[in-house]
Amino acid sequence: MDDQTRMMTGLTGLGGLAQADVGDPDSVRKQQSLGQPQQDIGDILQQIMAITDESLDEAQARCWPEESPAHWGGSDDPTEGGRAGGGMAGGGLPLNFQHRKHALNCHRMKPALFSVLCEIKEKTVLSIRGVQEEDPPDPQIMRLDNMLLAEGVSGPEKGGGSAAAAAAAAAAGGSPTDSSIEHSDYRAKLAQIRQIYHSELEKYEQACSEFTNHVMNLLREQSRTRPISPKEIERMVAIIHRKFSSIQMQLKQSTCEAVMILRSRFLDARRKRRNFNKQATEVLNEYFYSHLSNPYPSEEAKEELAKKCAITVSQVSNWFGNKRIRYKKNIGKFQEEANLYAVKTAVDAANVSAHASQANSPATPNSGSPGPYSLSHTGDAYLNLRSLNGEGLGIAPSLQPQVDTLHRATHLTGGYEELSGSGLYTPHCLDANSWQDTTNSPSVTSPPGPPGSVHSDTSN
DNA sequence: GTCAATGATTTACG
DNA sequence: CGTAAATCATTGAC
Repeated sequence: MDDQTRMMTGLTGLGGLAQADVGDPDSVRKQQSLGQPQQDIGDILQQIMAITDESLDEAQARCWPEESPAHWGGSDDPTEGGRAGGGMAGGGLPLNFQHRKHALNCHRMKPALFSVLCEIKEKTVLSIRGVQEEDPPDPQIMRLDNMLLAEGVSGPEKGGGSAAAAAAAAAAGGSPTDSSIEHSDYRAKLAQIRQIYHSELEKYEQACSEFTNHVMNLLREQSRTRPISPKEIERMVAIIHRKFSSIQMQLKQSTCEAVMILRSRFLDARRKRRNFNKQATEVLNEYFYSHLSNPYPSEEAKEELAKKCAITVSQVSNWFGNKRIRYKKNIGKFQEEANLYAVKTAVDAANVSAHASQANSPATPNSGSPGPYSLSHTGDAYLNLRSLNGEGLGIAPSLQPQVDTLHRATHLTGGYEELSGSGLYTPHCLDANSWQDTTNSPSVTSPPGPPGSVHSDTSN
């Protein structure tokens, strides 16, 4: 509150001025003509200065028994909120204090002195006025505001908040039901934060206006004794508001932090991992095992899979990444799964070929028009069927001839590798199965007979 | 509570 | 940028 000190120094200067007995020659003459010792002026000034030290309650409770000079250069508009406590009539204040005030105000030198002070103050305040700077909007607080608005903490009740949450939930992926559950949970917590934020904000604002009122009252009261311009009061109010807004910023900051924590807790997919539903896993596995020689779905295939599984493309990518590495690491472990999906694929293949022309040779697997990605790489399916055959898993009798034919075909071609070298394969795959060659051959822990690969005759 | 499964993230590489 | 590989973090069965 450097303004207060500035006012004080102003007054101190005045005090010195008065004590030096300079000032308006008229008033001095008046004083002398009234036969009052000049010492009086010093006393009065002393008392006036003492008033700046009075407490807020003292100022508010003070009662002015007589019509005092109008606020220095200001309006007397009672709606401005000044003198809120004026009706208290000094109840509870020490008598000697009230006496002092009263005496001061009744002092016959007061009006004259007051006008002198006003004049001097007017000159000094001119220099102050230029100093007053307009504080530009704080970028920090603007950022916080923006974030709070974006998160839906501030702003309209059901606006950006739910939208942001929905977007975040969508980004996090997961099944619709799951995300909606999390979404509502998130919304509830966010609403909690929002409520706390608003109630705190309200408290701050209330406290701010209360305090501002107090200070304004105090200054108004004091302005009857010492010169205080409305401009100064305004500046004081601005200072108070600045102080309070810095507190508000802290509130906003901690609210932002709370929202961030909430977000990471609720919307961070890693923390809130959800297993894909059975159907999605099935679709993905079907694709994986039917493209075992080249399990690298193209962008379009990924999109298609994502749509089918109600997950995001990146989740599809993640899934395939995980699947590839885990399959490669322990092929044996996935044998059963591979067989299972091989059967599925084979059944589908059988159904399709049953409906299509029988002219298709099994040895040319890529003939015909496959679906989006279903049957384009049947070579892998053959591969799995081979081992499946050897393990005596049930195969529909109607399929058996086909399987046999395929089986023969794989042997004739010296393995499935050649079968998968179709031009339909996207990026990687001219060298089929090269994706699992790079590292360890069949894992140590895996039972003998990884699908296809080196053990081309395990089926026998 | 343990542990395998699994989805996501990180890091490194071409 | 897409991928491999390692790792993290959670889920769900036991």
